[in-house]
Amino acid sequence: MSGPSLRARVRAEMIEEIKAAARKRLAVDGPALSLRGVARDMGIVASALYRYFPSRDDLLTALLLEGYENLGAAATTAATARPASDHRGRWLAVCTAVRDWAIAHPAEYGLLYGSPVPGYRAPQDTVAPAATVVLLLADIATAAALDGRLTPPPLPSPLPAPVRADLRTLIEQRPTAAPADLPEETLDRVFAAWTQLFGLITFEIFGRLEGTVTARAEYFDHHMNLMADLIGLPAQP
Amino acid sequence: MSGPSLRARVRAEMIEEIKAAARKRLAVDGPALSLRGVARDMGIVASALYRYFPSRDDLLTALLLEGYENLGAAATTAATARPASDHRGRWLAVCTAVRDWAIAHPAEYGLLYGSPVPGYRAPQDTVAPAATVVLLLADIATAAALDGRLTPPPLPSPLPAPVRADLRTLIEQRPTAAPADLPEETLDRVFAAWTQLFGLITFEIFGRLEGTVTARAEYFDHHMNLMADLIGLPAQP
DNA sequence: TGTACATCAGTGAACGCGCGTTCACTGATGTAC
DNA sequence: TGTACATCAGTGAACGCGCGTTCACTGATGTAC
Repeated sequence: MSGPSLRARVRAEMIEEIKAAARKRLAVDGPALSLRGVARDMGIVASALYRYFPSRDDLLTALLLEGYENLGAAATTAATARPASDHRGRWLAVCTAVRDWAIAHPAEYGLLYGSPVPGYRAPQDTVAPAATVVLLLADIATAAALDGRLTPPPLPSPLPAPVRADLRTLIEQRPTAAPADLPEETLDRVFAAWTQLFGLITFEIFGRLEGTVTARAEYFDHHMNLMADLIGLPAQP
Repeated sequence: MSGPSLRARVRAEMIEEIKAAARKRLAVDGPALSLRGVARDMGIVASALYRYFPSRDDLLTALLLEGYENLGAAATTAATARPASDHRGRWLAVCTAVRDWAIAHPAEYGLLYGSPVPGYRAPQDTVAPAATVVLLLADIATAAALDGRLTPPPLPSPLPAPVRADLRTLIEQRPTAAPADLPEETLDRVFAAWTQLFGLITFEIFGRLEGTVTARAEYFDHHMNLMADLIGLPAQP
């Protein structure tokens, strides 16, 4: 059992330490993250960071990627902690996990879901991990449909044809389930819920609820339930 | 008819020119707006700006305030351009006006609704103008209720007591109408729609819809209709 | 097991840059008599 | 109407600062024989 050499392991640890320090710095600098600040916090000279990251943008990219991964992992863990038959429970667990993560890591949340960093273009690798949460929500709705337990309320506005076409394309690209199991109408409402989820969290994290809503957790929970009602998830047992 | 002196008028024009140049700069620098950049674009020396704004933060505050005012004015104008009896028409007009403004001024939108600027604290004056849009939406719902034309669909999730209390407080603070005209349930759904409105626009402006939804305008319109259904606004004549 | 060499982490000085803000100044424009 | 003075817009140099990145370096740690 040779495994990675000592040097390689020390190096990997150092990379983790740098990312951890950078995540802390994010709270001070915002997305205008300063390499020298990170180095200062670590008691290291700024140029030493170049042994680990070729440039500031690469460090930012690593944080971005890891942020999506951590958030996705938190959501996935929360979902699978509940029985597969408890569709609404899973739904609420995912929503709550996202909110909890955002509250625990507000600066990182801002990096992921706030204004794009000026002069920084996110590479393609960030697209897939960014989709984890909405895919989870769609899977929960699909599972409920497969159980025959999805009863969405009728609403007067039908799907416009171009929107239906977009949704159809997305459904066909899905790897996990057969297209017939997820009607366009359901995915459409899942998207509405996804927007509501991140819209509400963004309002809360960025302080736009200040002075209006004080019962934040109850408010959030209630609105996530409202969206679950809209999708037609069964009430909790 | 003396009016403001020539000097005062020239001065006021100059302030407008600076704000216009700063708004353009916002697109390049993001919220890390640079005074020297603004001055450069104007063909002026940076220190000259101090005749008009005591500091960079004051310029930012002016832009923030004006942004809220312009957005609110666009929404108000759109609403009043339609007959007061066409509740859903007014509703959709407000939503569309907000989206159009955001698309036309993405950098300003980012300043208003994106991540908070690090190290900058918005003064109290920005609270009132920031509320214009949600108040408009609430007024439209109230008007429909007064006409006896509000028929919200029944949804299983009731209002939790602390949420109801928060909403009650807000309703009682409202200057425009009697509290009885706006039930808590309705305001709650107006808030959901408000979150949906800005959540969706934020997704679109910040590029989070890239590669998924292509029929942006139809998608937006459809989802604003969905929220209007949820509130119970009558279908358009 | 011991020696010779290669690898690589971290240092410290330096680069060129842009930033917000201050200050003494020069002219031009206004005001008072 | 003309002169004397006050006001104020804009200049340009300077301040102290922090930034990302480069580069030659020094030691320590690893590898090959």
